[in-house]
Amino acid sequence: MPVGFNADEMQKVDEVVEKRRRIKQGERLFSSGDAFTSLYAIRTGFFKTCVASEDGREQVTGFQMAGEIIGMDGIVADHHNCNAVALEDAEVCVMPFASVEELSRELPVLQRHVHKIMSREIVRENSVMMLLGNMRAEERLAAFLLNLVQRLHARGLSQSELVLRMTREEIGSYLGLKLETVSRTFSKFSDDGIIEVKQRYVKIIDADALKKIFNSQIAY
Amino acid sequence: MPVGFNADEMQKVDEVVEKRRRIKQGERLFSSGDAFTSLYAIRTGFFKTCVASEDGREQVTGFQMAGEIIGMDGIVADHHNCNAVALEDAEVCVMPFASVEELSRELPVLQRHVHKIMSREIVRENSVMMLLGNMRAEERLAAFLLNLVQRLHARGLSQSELVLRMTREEIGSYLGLKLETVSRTFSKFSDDGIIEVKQRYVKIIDADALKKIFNSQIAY
DNA sequence: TTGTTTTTTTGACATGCATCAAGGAATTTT
DNA sequence: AAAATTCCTTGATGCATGTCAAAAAAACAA
Repeated sequence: MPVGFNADEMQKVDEVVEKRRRIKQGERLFSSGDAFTSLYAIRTGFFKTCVASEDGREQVTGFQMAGEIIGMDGIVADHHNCNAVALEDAEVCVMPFASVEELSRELPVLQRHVHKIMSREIVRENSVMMLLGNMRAEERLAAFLLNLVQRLHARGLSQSELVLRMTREEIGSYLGLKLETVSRTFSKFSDDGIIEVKQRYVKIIDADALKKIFNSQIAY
Repeated sequence: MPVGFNADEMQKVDEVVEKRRRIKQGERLFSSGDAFTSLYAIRTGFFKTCVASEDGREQVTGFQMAGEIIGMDGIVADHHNCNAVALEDAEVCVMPFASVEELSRELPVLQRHVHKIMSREIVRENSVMMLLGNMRAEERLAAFLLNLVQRLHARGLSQSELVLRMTREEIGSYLGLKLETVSRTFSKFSDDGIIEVKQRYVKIIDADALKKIFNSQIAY
């Protein structure tokens, strides 16, 4: 929740939260085609969102963690456009969108906050487009890891160690790579002494090297 | 502008438009880093939006035409995150975002409209991610052409003929392909009798074939 | 018109990642 | 604990697209 609320406003914002909902690992918070009613604030847990093409190919469009808002894809057509799957047991706050809109009309700070959240998602997707359109496998994985630790660190976790909540295949889907390529790239980073990997556990040894790869200052 | 306004509301919405601005072909409506003040409704002309990475690679993130709104990328950080370049002489309505927000608080229909526009952009970018992450060159170009004619047709133009406002390189940047690949794929579609191409002019001969390629019902 | 620049097309060749395959490690189920 | 399943790693090979190059066509400028 944003800063800039006084106590009274804060209470009103709290009242928008209709209830909480628990989602078990592997279950869906919502599916493509579901009627859109609410946005969801992730309290705990980790989600992926993904879209599927007609012939069954799946594209992971994002990974979301505690404190992030999902469901905005549903506003435009009153039904959801992607699936939101819990990658670990999770709990979300259900925020009926009609209430969010109503209160937004009363509280300009909330209104602005909602707009920023949606704008942030647009900007994030822009940078994923850059990643998918222009970067090579190593750059993509470096960008992915740096983004992940940065977000985890903002939540008080380590800057250098993380436990992936998703499979190589899901990482690959997000990055536009096959799972074998993801695995090989992890191994290469490990061989180069940039990271330590043991399955889902990753430790970043040389963050600068990762950043250089990301900015593709390739040293031939 | 959306339906659902009465005359009085319509007038208020009109008043949000501060002024109009003309942008010559090749000039920028806004640049990455510019202070964010306004959204822009395209009245006439055609734009591309693009982001650049530190090492200078450019990714076209979208092509926008009359009736579409650009600038929402700027909300989150109060400065723009991409460049908006006119691909032909254009005219836009400048809508100061503070006024949009103010009036949105008064008019729920406008509020909902603003939310839908942002949600639509999120959903569009999701499908671009699918395109960049999962599709092959022919599928990408087919999707691109179908999307373009569909939008042009919605504006009263032909369902089957169009004049591209962008170069092969810009198409390639949007689709995550090199310009040579775009050119070759155009030639292949032409050889297969699916389209006619003469430089920027494209005529769709067999829309069903394009749709099949897009859905990748490949007939080996 | 003529010259210059930009854009497009096409060919030859290179390469990064995908595909196919197999085995090993970890996790879940029985 | 054993069996089954899922996930991960690694090797061999292939292919779609990138790269390099050159020329043609179109657009623009002088």
